[in-house]
Amino acid sequence: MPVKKRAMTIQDVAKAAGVSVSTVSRVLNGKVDVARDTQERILEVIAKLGYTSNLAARSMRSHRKNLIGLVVPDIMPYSIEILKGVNRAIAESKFDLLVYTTGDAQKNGAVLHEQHYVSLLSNSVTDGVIIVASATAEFIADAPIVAIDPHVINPNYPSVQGMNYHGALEVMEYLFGLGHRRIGFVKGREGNVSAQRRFQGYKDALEKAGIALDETIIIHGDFTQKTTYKNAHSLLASDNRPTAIFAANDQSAIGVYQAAEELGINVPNDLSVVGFDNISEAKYLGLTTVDQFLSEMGYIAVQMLIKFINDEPLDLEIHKMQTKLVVRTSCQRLLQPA
Amino acid sequence: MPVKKRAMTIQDVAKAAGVSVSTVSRVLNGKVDVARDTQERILEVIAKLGYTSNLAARSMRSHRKNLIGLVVPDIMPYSIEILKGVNRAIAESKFDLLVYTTGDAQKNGAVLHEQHYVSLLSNSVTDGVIIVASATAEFIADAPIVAIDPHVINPNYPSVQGMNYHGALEVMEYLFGLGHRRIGFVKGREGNVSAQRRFQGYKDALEKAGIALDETIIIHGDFTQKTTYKNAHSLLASDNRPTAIFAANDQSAIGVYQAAEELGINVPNDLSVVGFDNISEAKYLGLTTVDQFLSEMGYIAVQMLIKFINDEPLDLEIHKMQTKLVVRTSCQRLLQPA
DNA sequence: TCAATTGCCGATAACGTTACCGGCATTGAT
DNA sequence: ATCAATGCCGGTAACGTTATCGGCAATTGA
Repeated sequence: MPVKKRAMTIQDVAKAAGVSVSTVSRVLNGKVDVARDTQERILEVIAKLGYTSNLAARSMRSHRKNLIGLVVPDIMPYSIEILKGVNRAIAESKFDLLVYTTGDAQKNGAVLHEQHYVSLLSNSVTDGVIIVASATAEFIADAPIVAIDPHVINPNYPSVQGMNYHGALEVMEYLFGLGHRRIGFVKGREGNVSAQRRFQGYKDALEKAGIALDETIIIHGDFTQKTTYKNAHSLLASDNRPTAIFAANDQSAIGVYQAAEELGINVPNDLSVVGFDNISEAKYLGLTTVDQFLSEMGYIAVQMLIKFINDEPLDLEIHKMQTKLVVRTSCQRLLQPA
Repeated sequence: MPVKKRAMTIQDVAKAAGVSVSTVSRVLNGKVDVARDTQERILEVIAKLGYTSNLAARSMRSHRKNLIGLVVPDIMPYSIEILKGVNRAIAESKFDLLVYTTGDAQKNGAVLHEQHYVSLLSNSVTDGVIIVASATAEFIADAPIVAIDPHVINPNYPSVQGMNYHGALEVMEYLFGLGHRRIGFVKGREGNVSAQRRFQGYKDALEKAGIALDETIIIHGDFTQKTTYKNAHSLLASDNRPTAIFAANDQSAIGVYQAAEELGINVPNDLSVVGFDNISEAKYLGLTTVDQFLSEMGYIAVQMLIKFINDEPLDLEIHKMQTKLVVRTSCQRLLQPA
């Protein structure tokens, strides 16, 4: 029942149209050097045979593939937001999109893996690659690379970055404004530059406000809901519980929600919570968070990459994305200062 | 600043290792016919040079690419659920995944587009293709194809399908059990077989319960939130408003929520709402819906495809997926029958 | 000791496409 | 009328890889 038909080749088309493969190729690539009626005849044959050119063969010979590769660590809300923006920009361009997930990027081989996928795409089948949350500072690639939210200090490729430090300051100011003084923090993944910048903003804001850093209300996390849930549990259950928690990303904030709910702690009445990213779930949860316009980052990255591919100059090697505090219902003014 | 280094080829590796390209190729493909120490030497060189084989060239010559293509119409909650399951199965296999979005599939050229993308992937770069929500009954392809939730009657490829009719019956029984008699319906996209089956279940359940079909409480939709929102508005504002609405998918149900909220109609107190799909947002919204295990469908489709690729027999040409009603808080017992 | 087998490896031909070159007509310029 | 320019098209060589064949040396078997 299931069919495997042999696909047409350019040879089949040429034979059926009574011309050479060169001529068919010219038609396929919109070259001018071909008579009007032969062009039409060839196009007819192509339509009739249902011919589609072989991507692999084309990619190997030619250097224009009209294809952009996207390498994301995993299918998670964060990646999905970016993907939406990327998709939007792709739809407006003449390029198509190929998405590659590297799977479990937390493994040791993460760095190696990224290079592997980038090579796989850039050396062959795509005109350029966008890499999300890259942990590699230097890539070897035949094609241009643009990174979104790179997790290394000085990458050798252009990138779109969020203003993590600034966003964190915004959050802290907001919480201070509500009267909070004992503010806990859920850290992001170890070694992740964005996570470090958010943490730095947290610490600097405390210092500026004259509040001593309290290590006991800092929760270790890795950007996942599960880890935060596990690690937040004991702190929330203790007398030591802060009045507010700033989580390094929304998924961690959801982990805090989960732990709080299990302990009968009401958000926001008993505990204020702020996240980071503004993933689509945040809206439904009423989670106050920092929008770093992930979708927009994807959109801009595609535009940068296309310029790059066309050898046009980039305005900026590093595009800094604005952040914006989105106030919802997960925080409350502290009535009686602790 | 941005770098474009030339990628290594198998020739470079061969030269550096002092062997022929044939030998390098043998090592790359794990052939036995190579001496222990030369193999190690070559592997060292590969690691040192950071060589990755050219996908296009490899695909063209060989017929094993260890790559599976996934063609989805768009980045939307529905696709994302499927993608999660696909990704899980991929992670357990030796295959990698390449995702292709066809973009705006509602356009007229949709059918043509699907064939285009399938050809693009199957003729060349992948070992097999999974197509989601396909509107094409027959594909020409060099590689095996498996469909998820195909929207045509008799496709010439194996598929994983939801039990749409059965799921709709479950919903109706549940609403009847709560005392509802005037139940509205939001239709899915025109011509979509899954949507039609759900609608058929709705109609048959009504008939069996001895309730006449009321066309005035049937809302046209296309599976998107926006369209449903627009079309639901006038019905919900009128005296004619039903006591419950069954939406053909969750996104449509969200559209109903949106319209209701704007009109000050409380869900579930003034209006019960049920969806279909159980996308991740449904949990946060408290939306009662039919879980058709989209993620699981993706998982199974990959397994089917891999069997297919390996020329192993398939147990089933059509894998029917169970459905399960997930009761949340969007429905309420009707106290005073209308 | 000699033939047969085995282990290991290199040379060569494809895969389907496009870039490049060149060649035949036809047209235009002087 | 002659030569150059142009329009149109075919032939050939690459792109980087793997499949296939064949060949040399080393090992085995009788």
